[in-house]
Amino acid sequence: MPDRSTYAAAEADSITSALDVIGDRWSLLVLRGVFRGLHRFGELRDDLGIASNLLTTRLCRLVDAGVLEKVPYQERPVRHEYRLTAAGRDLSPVLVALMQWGDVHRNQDGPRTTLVHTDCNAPIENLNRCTDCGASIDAHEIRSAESVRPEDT
Amino acid sequence: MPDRSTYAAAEADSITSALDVIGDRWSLLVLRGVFRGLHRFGELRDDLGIASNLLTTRLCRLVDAGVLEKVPYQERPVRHEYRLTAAGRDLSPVLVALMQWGDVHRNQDGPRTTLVHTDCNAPIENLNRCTDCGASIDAHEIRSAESVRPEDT
DNA sequence: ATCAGTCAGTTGCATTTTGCAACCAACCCT
DNA sequence: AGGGTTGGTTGCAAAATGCAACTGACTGAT
Repeated sequence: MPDRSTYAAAEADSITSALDVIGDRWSLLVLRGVFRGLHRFGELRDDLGIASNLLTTRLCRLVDAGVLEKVPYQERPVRHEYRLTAAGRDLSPVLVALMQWGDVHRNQDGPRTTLVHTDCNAPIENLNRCTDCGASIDAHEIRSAESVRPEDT
Repeated sequence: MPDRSTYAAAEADSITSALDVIGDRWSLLVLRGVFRGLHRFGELRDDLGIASNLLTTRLCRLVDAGVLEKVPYQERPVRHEYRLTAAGRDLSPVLVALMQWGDVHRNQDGPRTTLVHTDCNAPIENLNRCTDCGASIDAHEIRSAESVRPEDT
């Protein structure tokens, strides 16, 4: 019988609903482009190499989800660009966590990515942290609030 | 002309290669299951509602990628279960970041997820942190090490 | 020794999503 | 009038996914 008490039965819905928005092959790459400063249709299409019909559907989906917003940058003809909303900016930990994992585990021969804090010029890391003791937390120090015993994993 | 100087041109390869492993509809959900303590084929299939042919291909891919490993739990017939490798455990920030985002932005009426630190019983958060000053970092305080100016986003 | 049941898949086929290339519409500039 | 730029749409082929039925290796009960 499975031990579902550890590491959150409840997380199901949050992760699933997050993946409903960004859980396909392109959405996170589109968002990465916007984070990097690409805001227009053609910029994103050329940078990602995505087919334009797919970019259209992805941008619409992300706008509908409240992650991006269309803002006009000219009239006649009306042209829009795509910018992050607050919800979109809140996805930065996801991108940084993915990037960090890829750096360490998948891209060992390629160039290391270095994102830095604008204030300090020091590298950024992504981690899980305890809101009480402030310690950074490894996978096996996590459990769901409902459970009592940690699991060996 | 796009301003690609901000937020990392170099991150492309790391994020893309990470998404090569976990960038489809099911892989992260499979990993979430394993984090939750589901280690066997049937447990994962029943919990996720995934078709068994897809679960087969996902598990094989994750094993090939070094994220999961097959360990035999019985002989006659040989049966394996799937466990996280160190690389797999290192994906926990990605799952926690996604979960946290889903909690805040997608799942506002559903039950809140509460993952806690085993030592403290206090909730866990995921964030980007400066390795120098230790401050948690918001999206617009990030830039690529190659660039000089931050961008307005 | 046969029979039902479990577990971990495999196979075949329908449906959905993605990828590619060509085309379109509004506008500008010469 | 003709060409260029931007931001798409359309049609069709290819690939991924979903569903349901089936298999193979075993166990344990009759």
